[in-house]
Amino acid sequence: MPEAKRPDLAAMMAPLARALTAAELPVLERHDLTMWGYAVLLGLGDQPVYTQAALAKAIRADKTRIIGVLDDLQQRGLIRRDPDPADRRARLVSLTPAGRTTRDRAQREIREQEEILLAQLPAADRRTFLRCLQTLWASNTDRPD
Amino acid sequence: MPEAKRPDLAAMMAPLARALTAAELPVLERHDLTMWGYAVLLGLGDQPVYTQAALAKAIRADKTRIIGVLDDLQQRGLIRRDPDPADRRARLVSLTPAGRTTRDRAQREIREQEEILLAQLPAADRRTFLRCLQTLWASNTDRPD
DNA sequence: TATTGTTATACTCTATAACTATA
DNA sequence: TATAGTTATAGAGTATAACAATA
Repeated sequence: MPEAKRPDLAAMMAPLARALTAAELPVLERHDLTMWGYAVLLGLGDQPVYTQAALAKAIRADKTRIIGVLDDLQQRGLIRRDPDPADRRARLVSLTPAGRTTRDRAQREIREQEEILLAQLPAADRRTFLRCLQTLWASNTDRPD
Repeated sequence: MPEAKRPDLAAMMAPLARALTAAELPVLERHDLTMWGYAVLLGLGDQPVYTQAALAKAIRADKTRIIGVLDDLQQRGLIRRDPDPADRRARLVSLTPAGRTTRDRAQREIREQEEILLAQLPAADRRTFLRCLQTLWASNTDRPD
């Protein structure tokens, strides 16, 4: 069976990504999070620490880009920035319990939001689709850049 | 089988879309096309005409956004802008044969570029993935906005 | 009055350069 | 000298407002 006629990959991916992002915005707003704020909370994951530069790199942002974001999250008690005793230039960034809670709640709602889109796919297709998407995404984010 | 742990949809889609777009750029440059120029050539499709406003809407661009793009494409003989005899405000935009050739060549190379990414997927998965992607994309672009 | 195409302006987002304090 | 964090500036991309011509 030959491949069906279809738009270019980027022509499908880019609008879909935009739509997904737009759909997330109201959810994030309910938790007083910006897209970058949410990205930071996700980027901190469960590993306890990071330097700001490493964190920025992990979420593919400029190091200057996230400073205001960190300021805001810290002031609201969602993250901590502790001076590294071993290198007084660096700040160790970590999630507070409140930050973890906020992150998890926001993510749960975002996953529910995604269901609206994914519900269009039959269960078997859906599993394959997500597996493929994750494969492509992983192979891409591994790149040196 | 429960769904595997995975990043948020948008967190996978957005970087992938960016990577795909970035990979297209060198191809488009070889044909002296910008992303918007390519989008315009694709938007003109095989239907002969449009008004500029309708074309802009079809490719989800601002009507003011594409004016410079149309100027450039017209000057290079890839499109035509004919005054509509029925409504002298409107311009009927159409592809010239040269425009069609350029569009088809660029698209062929872009499809080859996509193969690098898609080659990671087993043939069966790949077909399902593309079918799903097209389904989600179509349901989304149908939206009123 | 509404609409097409256009230009000029303002705004948002991002990257670049420059500074400080440490190493 | 090199690096972490920071600030201020400049750039790209986009949308908004305003205009002339036509309906």
